[in-house]
Amino acid sequence: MRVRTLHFWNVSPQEAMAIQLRLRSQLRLYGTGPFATVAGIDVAYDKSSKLMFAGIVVMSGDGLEVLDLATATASADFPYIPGLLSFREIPAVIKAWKQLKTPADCLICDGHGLAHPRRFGLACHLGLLLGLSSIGCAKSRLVGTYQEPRSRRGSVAPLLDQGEQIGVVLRTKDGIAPVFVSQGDRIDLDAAVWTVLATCRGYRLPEPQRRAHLLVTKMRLTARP
DNA sequence: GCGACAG
DNA sequence: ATCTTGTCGC
Repeated sequence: MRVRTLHFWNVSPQEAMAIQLRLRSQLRLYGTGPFATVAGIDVAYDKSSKLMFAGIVVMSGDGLEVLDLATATASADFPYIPGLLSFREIPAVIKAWKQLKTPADCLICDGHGLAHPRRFGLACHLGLLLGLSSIGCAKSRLVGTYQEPRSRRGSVAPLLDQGEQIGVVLRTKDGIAPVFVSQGDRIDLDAAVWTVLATCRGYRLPEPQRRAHLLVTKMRLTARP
């Protein structure tokens, strides 16, 4: 797995903000066709230490079979600051990514992409660093306003901010809380929404993301004294 | 000053 | 994110 060598994760919150603005101009955001493989990522934390666990699950785009998976443990040094989540979670995610044997064509991230104060959330950061299409699929809002989408699976409502659409609020399951989908890198909103809906299997979250969550949750309970 | 605030 | 039991619903 090839990773762009950008090693600026040991910076202050102020520097982090400047870095996001600089990298923002490097976004591709062009539409990409169907993906052969889709990966889901998630990170869990240990409450009694600074340990954090990252997990990635790669699944086939058609049959949604698990093709590969990787995990990594790291120290959460950067604090959690709304808008700067990337700087906290990416080190662990990259570490897990390097363990993968099977390449992924698309990455579904547990957080926002374009739907970010500086239009550069976790999904954008990861897509740019790993050089692949990425989608932001968050469980709650960071910025923007929206109307509640209708209760049927597939219903959408635009997520607006500063007079522009930054993503969509998507119902992935009937009567269940919607998710917030936005472009990461190398993908357009329609493809992002389509990919999320296509990878959901009866649950609120896309299967790759859901499995990555289960994976890191077990790590948190397992890898403790 | 007050409220909001991905995970 | 994490701390937590039972409980309502499919």
